[in-house]
Amino acid sequence: MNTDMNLATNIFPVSRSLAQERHDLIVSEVRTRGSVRVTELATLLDVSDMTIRRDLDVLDEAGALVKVHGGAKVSTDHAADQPSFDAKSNTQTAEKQAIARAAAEFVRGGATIGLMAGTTTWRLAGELAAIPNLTVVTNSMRVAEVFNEFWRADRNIILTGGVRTPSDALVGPIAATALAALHVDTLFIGVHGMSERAGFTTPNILESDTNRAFIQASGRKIVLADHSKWGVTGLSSFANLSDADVLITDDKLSADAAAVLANQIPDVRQVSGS
Amino acid sequence: MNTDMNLATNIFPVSRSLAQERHDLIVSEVRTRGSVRVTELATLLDVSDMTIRRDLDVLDEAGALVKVHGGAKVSTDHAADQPSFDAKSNTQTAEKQAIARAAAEFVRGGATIGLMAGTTTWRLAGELAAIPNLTVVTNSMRVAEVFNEFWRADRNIILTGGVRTPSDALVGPIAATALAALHVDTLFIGVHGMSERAGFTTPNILESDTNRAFIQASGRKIVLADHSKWGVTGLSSFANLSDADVLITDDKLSADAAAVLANQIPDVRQVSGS
DNA sequence: AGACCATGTGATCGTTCGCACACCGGAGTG
DNA sequence: CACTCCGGTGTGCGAACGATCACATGGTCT
Repeated sequence: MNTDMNLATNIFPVSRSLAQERHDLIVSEVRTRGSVRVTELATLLDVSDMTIRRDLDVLDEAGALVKVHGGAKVSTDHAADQPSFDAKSNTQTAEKQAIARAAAEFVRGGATIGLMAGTTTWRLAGELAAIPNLTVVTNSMRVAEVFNEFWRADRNIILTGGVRTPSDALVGPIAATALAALHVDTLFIGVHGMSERAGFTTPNILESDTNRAFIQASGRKIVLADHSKWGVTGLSSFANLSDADVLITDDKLSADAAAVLANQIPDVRQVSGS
Repeated sequence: MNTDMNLATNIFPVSRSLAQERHDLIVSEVRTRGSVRVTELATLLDVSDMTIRRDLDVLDEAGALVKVHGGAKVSTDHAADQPSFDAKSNTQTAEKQAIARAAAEFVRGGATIGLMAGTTTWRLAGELAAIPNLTVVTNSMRVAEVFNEFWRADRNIILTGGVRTPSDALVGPIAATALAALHVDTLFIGVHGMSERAGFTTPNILESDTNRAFIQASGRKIVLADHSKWGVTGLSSFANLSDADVLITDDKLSADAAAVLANQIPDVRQVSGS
């Protein structure tokens, strides 16, 4: 047992990541979260903090971010733009971020994915910055903006159109018509509430229609919902729990709730938000 | 992954140039995964790393990927060179503002209007803040954002959807379909260039299609174009001069040009930009 | 056969990374 | 007040890894 440790660590040739990859990841991390600490990045990327510092030096030099004591933050010319850090997107931040990161694992380069409107899916958009060759369909202007921010030729961003709700979803007949003509491999669903009886819900009835159309247009359906969504019922249901193929939530979800969900959804994952 | 390679090598004793196949596989690998390391490819393709390096040299040279230390990553080709929105929005500011203000005079409360993408129409959006009871159809995210910023219950903002061009127009079949189902009283048209021969033009051919659909969906057509647009011809024409009902421009337009325009457009107005 | 091309080999040189160590300033603590 | 601990930072060096070159090899083309 104890001798296996050396073996195990040596068998896999450490699969060190390319420096460039690290850089991309660091930048996207900084862009989505506003700031990062050196030690976080070191454990996240599994390299020494010295390496992270050197990376930050380079990226700072290149203007991609600004080094500060303890880590790095977004470079100022980039910082002023987003008015989007309002009340809603600040709740359960760590959990949502962790969920978004776990969700990003499901996306491979070259895929066609759908991102429903929502704060968690918005964070997911940031996590997808480094993935090449994506086609993304979304009904959220904010999500679209994330991708527009760093434009890439290998990226195809499609906005459904429609009327914008206060929570930033484009809805209505235009959205529905657009979605009817499209098909995505994987759809990431943000919800307002979920419960055993009502399934997945949203407070906005128009949004509900659009969500249904989106689900209709998709293959694999992945729901992103932190624990605070459990037991919440919005005005309008748009899917049953069993419609989801995967649910990603955090580890603060009660065991009861997890059991109910696992009973209806083939793949339920709980990630740690800390 | 694909094991055809091994098969091929066994059946055909290297009769064909395998290099091409390796290249294809390397590129697709990079495209789907974002990055690869030389050693991975070497074992995957069962050739020496030297060969892989040479392959990467070629592919880098060809622009299919970018070599980095340890491997290669996708090239984020920034080749598309249309004037981006930010670059454009700073030119002829005073004139555009004056034109926008004059255009706002055409909008009465309760109207249904269309705003094409463009910097002048974007400014017009700002001028329309005070007008009650509007329904606005636009294919520009930035225009939509202006209205979203101060949300009003008596306002209906409809976004066409589509794929976003660098100059912030949503285009493509989704936009066209959405527009086909709509009708606006008054359409405000921003142009990239106008000339006697080519009429109204844009550098982006997709945008051109969408613009035509927009025009099709509208009653009165008002073109906003400062004097610098005269004589400029973009790649693609989307309307004749005579299709416009009103043209609003500034007083720096030459008398000749004004005469030509007045000959084809019933109502040509020149406003002062200072 | 001889030129030719793609590929592998080994030597050499450049890069990257982790570790050990030193520095620097702030918060306790005696 | 001096003293020490502590987290963050930077430097130097060695080891491992990657890049590159020159050359050898073993096939194909004419």
